[in-house]
Amino acid sequence: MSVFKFYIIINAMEVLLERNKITINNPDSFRIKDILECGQVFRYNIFSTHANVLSKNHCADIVQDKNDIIINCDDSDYFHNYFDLNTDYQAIKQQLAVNPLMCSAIEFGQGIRILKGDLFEIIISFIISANNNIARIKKTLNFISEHLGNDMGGYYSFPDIDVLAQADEGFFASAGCGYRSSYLVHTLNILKNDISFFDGLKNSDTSQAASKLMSLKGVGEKVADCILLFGLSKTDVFPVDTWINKVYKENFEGTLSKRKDIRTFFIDLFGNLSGYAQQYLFYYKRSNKI
DNA sequence: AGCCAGGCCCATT
DNA sequence: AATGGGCATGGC
Repeated sequence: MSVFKFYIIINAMEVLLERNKITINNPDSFRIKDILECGQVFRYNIFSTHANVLSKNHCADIVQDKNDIIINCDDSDYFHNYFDLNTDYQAIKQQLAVNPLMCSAIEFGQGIRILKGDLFEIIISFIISANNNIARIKKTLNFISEHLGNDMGGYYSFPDIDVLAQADEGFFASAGCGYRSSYLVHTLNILKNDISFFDGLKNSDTSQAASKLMSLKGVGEKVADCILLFGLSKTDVFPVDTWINKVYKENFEGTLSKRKDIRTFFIDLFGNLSGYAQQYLFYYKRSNKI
């Protein structure tokens, strides 16, 4: 017998913004491990007492102390947005708790937040992610940043588009990009010569933006969905990768075989909250607990 | 050792 | 429009 768990909405989160520090009292859904390890970000480190995460040319150090979160960073406005601190995750989780599996996934990943990553960094990161594993994606992105990013004093920024577009296939190969190296060179050449591409994406609805993204070499439907979710904050998407494929077959006992159809199945189920649902399910499945 | 990983490209049908 | 082979490379 399964017991449904429902979440009571308690919106007592207090956020204090200072120039280089964010203090959150009674955080609504914020757990460092869940946020950083759910597969949406690759440049981070988790230590025993704290963690840090890099985005674009920014760096944040995060400490969790019981009911308080303290974020020391170079730009608190950037990270207030980055950590999506205006969104009520309790309400989202309550709406997504439609069956026992979702309840379990939400409980397991209760501290997840969907980060608002830098669009350019997200595009490059998820082209590299295709048919790859997270440990290697992390190494590759760190290599690229440490070789072509700016030394920010203690960490390296993600390279600017002009710098990265100068790199050749050999560089990306040496970074471990494999056969994706040629995709990157091709896509970077497009992006560097069309800076309006980014504004075009930001001013498009989900399906229009998806079409623009899939015109880039190395971006198919799944990678596009990840860029839409993590780089453009579109939550009416559902990236179907090999893990979600397993969730569908093993835990939803579905009979569809094409990823596009599985995507539609989940979007019909979760609507505008599909992106959040996907993260809870992905993180739960990868934990090997189901 | 051998399968797998946040799939995509491209030729063929 | 749909299908399927090929693909760099390291993690586990």
